[in-house]
Amino acid sequence: MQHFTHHSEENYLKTLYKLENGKVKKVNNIALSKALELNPATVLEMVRKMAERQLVELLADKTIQLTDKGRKKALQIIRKHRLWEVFLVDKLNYKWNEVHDLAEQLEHIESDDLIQRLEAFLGFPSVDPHGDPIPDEHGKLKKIKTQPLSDAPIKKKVTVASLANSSNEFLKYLDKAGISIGDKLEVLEVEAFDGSMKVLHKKSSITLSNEAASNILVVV
Amino acid sequence: MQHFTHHSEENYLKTLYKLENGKVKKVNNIALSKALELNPATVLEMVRKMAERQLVELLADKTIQLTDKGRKKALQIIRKHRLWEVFLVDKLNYKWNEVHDLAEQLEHIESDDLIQRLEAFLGFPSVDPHGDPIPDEHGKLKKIKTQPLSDAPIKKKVTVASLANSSNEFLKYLDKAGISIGDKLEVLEVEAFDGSMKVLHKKSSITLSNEAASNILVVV
DNA sequence: TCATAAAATTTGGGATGCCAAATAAAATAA
DNA sequence: TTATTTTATTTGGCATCCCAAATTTTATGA
Repeated sequence: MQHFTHHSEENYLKTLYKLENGKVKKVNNIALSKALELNPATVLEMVRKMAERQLVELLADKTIQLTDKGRKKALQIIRKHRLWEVFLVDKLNYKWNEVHDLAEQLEHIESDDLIQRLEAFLGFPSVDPHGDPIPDEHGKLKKIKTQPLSDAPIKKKVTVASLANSSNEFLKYLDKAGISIGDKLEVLEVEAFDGSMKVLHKKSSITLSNEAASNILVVV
Repeated sequence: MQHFTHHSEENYLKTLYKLENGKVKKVNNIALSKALELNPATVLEMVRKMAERQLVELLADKTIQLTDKGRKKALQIIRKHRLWEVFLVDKLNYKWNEVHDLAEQLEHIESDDLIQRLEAFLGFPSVDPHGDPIPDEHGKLKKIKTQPLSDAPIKKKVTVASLANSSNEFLKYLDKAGISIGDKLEVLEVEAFDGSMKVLHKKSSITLSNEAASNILVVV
């Protein structure tokens, strides 16, 4: 019977990848600890082990950085996570804001073959239910040029591509508003005072705060 | 991020259940150790912990026995295992002899809701790809009255229901012979000398050893 | 019954991951 | 520059599962 070897390591890799590709440039021990919700002592210990395994580098200024090898591994996990999310939403009818924790478990299943078959079964989706692109089997990631809805041109039809914020609160907010990835929107009017906007959505006009609009990423 | 707490325990429960419901009546430490491929010291330690958790009982004669609580848990795991096997075969086109190790991983995913949805998605199958019945959500198991093909009446059409032996060798053997769960068979002739038999299968006559025939379970 | 084989148990470790609390080092503010 | 805060690191431990090598108990056969 088999163990989930380096199951934790996978969480470190994924989290590190997300931090490096998020707002933060330099990831230090504290930042990683907070993101993983683990004790800094724990994280330091693990990071050192991962450095031995050539998955991360500890720079002179204490920055923790993924190596190419580590980044590749991280992308494999993200690939698995996102494909399982598609499965959960498309096949098991979960809502997009319900799938994260389950995908978190499923992403650790070890089998490249399984993932290839799953991908084919799902019809080679290019994005997950949150609109985030799914890396290919080599870890390549297609980037989609998106912009916040708050910056979108007025009176142009745009499509919801992904979200800048995947917090549960925001996902629920969008769910209540009925907004999903792939929906068409059109900015009707922007309020100069607070940046809130009137937006056409499914033939009706809704109002979004600047906060909400800046977290909805769209393609023109 | 979440741990697979008591992941091992689930393997103990499942293995114990299978031993108790197999040929062996009394399961001792050695038998369980062998089945789990673990050191007896390890198994003893774990069994004692599981006894504290009321999952097993250690009888006076050293027999290890599942409690009702333990059996219920074991059946939940078997349920998950078998449903995932159906998924792998029906949806991802795996062969029935390829799915065991993957299902072994998937069965540890923690979510009752996921399993219910998976079951619905698969169309509420009653048996797994090996013909073994899938326990319902309460752990109830429909028993099918099967008999070894070697005991089947002559010149009666019977249906392959399950296998008494799920070893990889046997599964491959059946795969080569083209015999699957649900296939119709008819015993044409039994050789008194060695118990081998001529069997009608898909309009052609094949010969099976007594060894093979006694591991193929059929319903009349 | 007595020797021997088999099974059960004890003992001392190991690896992985985790934590709290103490200390050291570095960065920031006054 | 010194005091304060933040970050990094060390230390000692804990829980879960696992092992090998005794040792003790129990069974079995002669």
